[in-house]
This record gives sequence, C-alpha cells and structure tokens, in this order.
Amino acid sequence: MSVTSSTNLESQLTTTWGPNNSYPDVPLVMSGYTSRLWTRESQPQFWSKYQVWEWLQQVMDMNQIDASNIPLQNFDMDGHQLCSLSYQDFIRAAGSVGPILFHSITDLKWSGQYHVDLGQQELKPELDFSCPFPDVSYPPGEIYDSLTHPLAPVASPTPSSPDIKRSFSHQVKKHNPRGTHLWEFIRDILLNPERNPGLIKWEDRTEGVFRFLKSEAVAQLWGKKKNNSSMTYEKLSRAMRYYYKREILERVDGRRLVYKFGRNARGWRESDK
DNA sequence: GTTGCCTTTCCTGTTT
DNA sequence: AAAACAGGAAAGGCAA
Repeated sequence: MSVTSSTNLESQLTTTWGPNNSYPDVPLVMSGYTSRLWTRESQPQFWSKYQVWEWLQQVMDMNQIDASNIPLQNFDMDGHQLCSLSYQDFIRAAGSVGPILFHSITDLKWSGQYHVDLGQQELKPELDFSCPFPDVSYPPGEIYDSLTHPLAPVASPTPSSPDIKRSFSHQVKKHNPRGTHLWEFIRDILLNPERNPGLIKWEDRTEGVFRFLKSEAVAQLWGKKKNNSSMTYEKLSRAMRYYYKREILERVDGRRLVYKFGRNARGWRESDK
C-alpha cells in the first residue's frame, strides 16, 4: 500500500497527525463512503482509548444525549477495559445512560466477532458496511474521516438491540445516509486536538466558536473524504453558510474564518462539568 | 422514477 | 490586491 499522492498536505498530515498514528501504510486513501475499511479492528476489545471515546460520542449523539450528561472521564480506558465492565459498572459510570452504553457495547462485541468471521479475507467496502459500527475501527490517524459516522442508526430510543445486531448487514448502516456531514466533520476535527494538526481551533470552547487555521487544508481533507479532489475552501465555506439557516452554525460577524456552532449542532459541547 | 436532503459548483458583488 | 464573505441559482449524489 502506498500513498497515492504526495501533496504537501498529505505529507504534513502523515507526519503531524500525531505520534500515535503510526500507520505508515495507511495513507489518506479513502473513497467517499467506502472509507470504512478498517474492520480488522472492529472488535471493541481492541479499541484504543481514542476509539472508545469516539464510540461514546457516537452513542450519545445518536441518542441525542448531551455528552455533558455523563462524566466522560469515567470512560478513559481502552477497549479491553471497556469490554470488561459489567452492567453495574456502566450504571455507576454513566447513570441512566449506562444501560444504553452497555447495550451498545454488548452488541458491538457480538457483532465484532461475527464480523471477523466474515472478514477473514480482504474486506470489501460492501462488507464493511455490514459492520454495525463501521467507522469505529478506522486507524487513529484518520479521525477526520470518521468521527461521526453513523452509529448504529436507529429510530428507536435505544439503538442497539440484539435484533439490530443480528440483521445488521442490512439495517444498521442505513441511518446516516451519506455518512458524515460537513459540520460533523468539522466538529470532529475540533474534538480531537491531539490529532488535529493545527487545522481548526477553538476560539471559545464553551460558546462553540472556532476558527479555521488552515482553511485550504481542511477543504482538502473534506474533499478527500468525499473523494473530491477539487474541493476548496471557497466551496466548503458555501456549504458552511447554508448551515446558518438551519441553525447548525451561527454567524460570527467581522471575524474571518470564524464560525460558531448553533442550536442544532450537537455533540460539540465540553463533556465535563 | 420521484423526491428531499445535503452538498458542490459557479458566479457576481461586497467587505476586510 | 488578495482573501473571505454573502447568497442566488442550478446541478449532482444518494437514499428512501
């Protein structure tokens, strides 16, 4: 496997995305929604702390629970530790959200195993989608690719049920129709400062104000995610401006490259309180 | 095949 | 002067 192209951006990213992203053989190759190829680590038992964190964000997001409702620090652990928690442990760690989390992780453990069998050989994108939690297992260096993916999509309040799991190859991926939305992509870069090589930074964390530091670099990453090599900040920003109307973003007047999350943007708030 | 959502692309004009 | 910002308009891609 090799890096398909070697733009400045890519070399920058592969080197600056953080010391713990040593996936030299996993360049930023991803084609649109088929980027969720990383099933080899689809089993939560093997998740890193970061992946655990990501899973948390998604479950909260999916269930429309404000992340500040639970002490995320209680989940400062890797997948192995997470999987060893009992139902009661989840209750202790997350209160009323505990059961939801427990349920989710139970499903994932289950389907992770299942998936391994499926995926012995080379996994094709189609197969990846069969993973109920496809994006969770991407390599750490690719946070911008998948932070927000579709957690197991559900219409019901409690997303992960054994039923869903069993028929995951069909249902589960349906929800987040087109994968991560732009604002989620932006949010997820912001939420991962350790892996965000100076692309975007918070201006006011509690108010949700942030600023693009490398607008074109972000645009390129977005384009990469969408398999669109001609993405530019100009075009990306047009999409951002459409968010004003939907109140996913609020205008910040007079400050270039500065945006603010609006009432309809979820999952960006600081979790601890 | 149609529809709706979410961009993407292009463009003209304005502001910083 | 260059880079951003503002939006309108239309097209594209995708899933339901």
